[in-house]
Amino acid sequence: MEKEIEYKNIPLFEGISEENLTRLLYCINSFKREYEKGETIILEKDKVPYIGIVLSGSVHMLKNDIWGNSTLLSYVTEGELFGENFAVMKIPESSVTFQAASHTKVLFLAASKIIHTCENACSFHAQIAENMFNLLGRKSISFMNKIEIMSKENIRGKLLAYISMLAQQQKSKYVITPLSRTQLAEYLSVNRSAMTRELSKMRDEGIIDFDRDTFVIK
Amino acid sequence: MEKEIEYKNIPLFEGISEENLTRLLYCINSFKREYEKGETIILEKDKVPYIGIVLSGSVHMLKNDIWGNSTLLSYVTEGELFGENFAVMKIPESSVTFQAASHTKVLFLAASKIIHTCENACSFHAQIAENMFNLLGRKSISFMNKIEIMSKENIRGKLLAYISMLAQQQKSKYVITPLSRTQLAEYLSVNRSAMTRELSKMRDEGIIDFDRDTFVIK
DNA sequence: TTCAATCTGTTGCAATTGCAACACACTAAG
DNA sequence: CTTAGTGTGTTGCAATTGCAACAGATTGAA
Repeated sequence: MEKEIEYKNIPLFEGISEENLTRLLYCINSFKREYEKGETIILEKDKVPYIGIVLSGSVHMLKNDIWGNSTLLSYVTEGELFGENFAVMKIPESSVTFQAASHTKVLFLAASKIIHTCENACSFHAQIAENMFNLLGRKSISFMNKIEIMSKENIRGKLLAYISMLAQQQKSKYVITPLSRTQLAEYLSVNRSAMTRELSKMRDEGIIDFDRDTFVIK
Repeated sequence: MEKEIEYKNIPLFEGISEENLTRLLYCINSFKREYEKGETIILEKDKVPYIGIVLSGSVHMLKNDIWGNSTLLSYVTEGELFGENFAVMKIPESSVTFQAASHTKVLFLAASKIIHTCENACSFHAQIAENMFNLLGRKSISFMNKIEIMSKENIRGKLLAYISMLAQQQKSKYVITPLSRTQLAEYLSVNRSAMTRELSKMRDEGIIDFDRDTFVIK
């Protein structure tokens, strides 16, 4: 759990040889930091000239409104990026809060070094830019998936859409959610007790089965 | 209404001189097409190696599920891009349908020419790549905004969040929505009649006022 | 203009959801 | 081990929403 992902397995670095990667990390000002569970990584309104890569643990993207309601917009796990949507903007200011969901290690890279062509004309710069385009597209698509889940007319529809999405990602009937019940309710924007009520009802009707964080659609 | 946006006002082309733009459009295989209201531009599962730029009219991004329910995921208007999230992927396949919401003119550009460095080493290639990064970030953020709107606990909250978002975009108290009532209900994923009921109630309570497609929060 | 098709607002009723309160797990710190 | 704090499942009740049916308004084509 505490083990970091190997750099060669990070999607942003795909297609870059290990020797070049060492040079790259030097060329792109990069640094590492660790966060405790619950610690804030980036606060709403913060300037974010850096792209974060989760080396271990996971990061939650949260939005708090004026009335104190908190929403879990999305979450990222090992190897994935966060803050990149803001970092690639002209004025890189975050409109959300990023928080460590567990003990988390993060590698930060200066976004400007990826967006702008390198003065040294590193051969691998083109590769990382291309990977970055890919990942920005992928991130948008994952947001679209969440919109699709939330667009379901009732709690049952949302749960089924969420579990189906996980099944597709995990390529298995048996899926594991990284979210607690309370967090899942916050993620789907439904009342927690109404959600557990619906889960029980769906199990009684034989539509799904679950044990703790593992779900199956039958 | 039928007039096309000028190329120099398209965000993707920002910072590129008009002479260079002519060369660019030649370098990047580009072509124009027109669509009738309601016509499908890109169907789910279609390959989309092209980025679309709306020159006039507007485009709706739709998702249809197995049971025939349709959701309006997002919409883009003059000068904005669509399909770019899929086009920048390694396997550029759309997971949604794009449809002309009115009579619409579209300029298509080959995404590969933007993502990969140009063989001719056009000086303005770096500029368009940078603009593309910006716009991909912006698109992600607009999806996050929609998630935030949909995360509101009831119809009233969703409507207020939507109108507030428009007010921020249009920098005015008086906002105009490009969506019909039926479309707005589909966009917010709520029942149409329940939505008009809530709108009336909010007007009665003096919270908002509206006339046709114009809204004010009081 | 005329007419059909679609959009819009309204309302009563049924279903779903949120709320609040509670008991019982589980977790982490002392 | 003990204990406080937090997460989870349950339930009755109230509020919100969806559904269906309808009438009037609006739109677009002939």
